[in-house]
Amino acid sequence: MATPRPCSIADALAVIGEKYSLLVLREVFWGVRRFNDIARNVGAPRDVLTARLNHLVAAGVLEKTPYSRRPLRYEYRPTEAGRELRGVLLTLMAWGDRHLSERPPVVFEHSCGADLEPAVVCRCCGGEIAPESLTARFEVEGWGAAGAG
Amino acid sequence: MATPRPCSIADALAVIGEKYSLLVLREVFWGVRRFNDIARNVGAPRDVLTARLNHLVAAGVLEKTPYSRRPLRYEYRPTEAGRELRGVLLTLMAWGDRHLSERPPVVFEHSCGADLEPAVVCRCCGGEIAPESLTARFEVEGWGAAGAG
DNA sequence: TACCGTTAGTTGGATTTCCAAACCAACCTC
DNA sequence: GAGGTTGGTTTGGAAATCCAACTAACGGTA
Repeated sequence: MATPRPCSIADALAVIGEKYSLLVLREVFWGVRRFNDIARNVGAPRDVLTARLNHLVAAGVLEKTPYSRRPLRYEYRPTEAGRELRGVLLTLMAWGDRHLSERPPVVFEHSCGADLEPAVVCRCCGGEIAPESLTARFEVEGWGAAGAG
Repeated sequence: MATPRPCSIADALAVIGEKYSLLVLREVFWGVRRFNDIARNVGAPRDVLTARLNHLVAAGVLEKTPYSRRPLRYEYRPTEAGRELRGVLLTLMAWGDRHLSERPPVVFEHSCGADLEPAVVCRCCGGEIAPESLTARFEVEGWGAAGAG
């Protein structure tokens, strides 16, 4: 078995796992949509940013639409698939807040009045997802594993 | 303003954003804890895996404990902080399943009986987190932005 | 028309990272 | 004691990244 494990996490990371990709998405969520602004806020070299934007557009995470012709200039917006990555960013941000920062650089207040603390739950029953509450079903031969803990 | 945006997502990615880091964590969650096994399942070069494991241990995401002395051999397990990244992986996996794969390589069955579809909700009220339901509060000067969409 | 500034890249060259294969020490099995 | 296993480290070359400077296409102004 020399091939790596078939896995949607790996597939997802092939799309948004390169350096700066998620930070680009973060900026786009913040409403920052132009090349120079994204470059500055993300801190990415311009050539790398060009590559990332193209990759994300090709993967259907962002779409570029002209905001000016003459000169032709594009802005970048999230697609529906891109918008669905918001949960990943929120979860990641919460983890960073919790484990890596003295006090969070940004706090979101939810409409319910509380400072947002995101939780990942089962959409069906709304319950938290404990490791023991999951049973894995493998759709590919030979990749069962010890636990899911 | 030449500095990039202060942000917990960026901080988090500095810890788990390098190539293979999240896949290593995935393996560890699957119960795969030894160097050779992780290397094979992740598909990472051995020297890179060495670097990643050391980094993750130094960051407090993994801990290495000896499973044999003579010869001294370590295995890698998630710390509490590491375990709290499960939500990130589940959310990422769901996104990959949804947008990148014909049929998911792995399906989790939740204890409620349904095939797991993770949702990111507000821990306080349990409600879904629509973009409009959030108000950003900036704890750092000069980093307000257009929207949170 | 000449000159300046803005925007969105592109280019060239140094640096860093990545990778595959080989190597190694310390065991264990036969 | 020959061969295999485990958990790495070393090596040399390929690829990606970084950074500064450059370009192209405009728009403003004077």
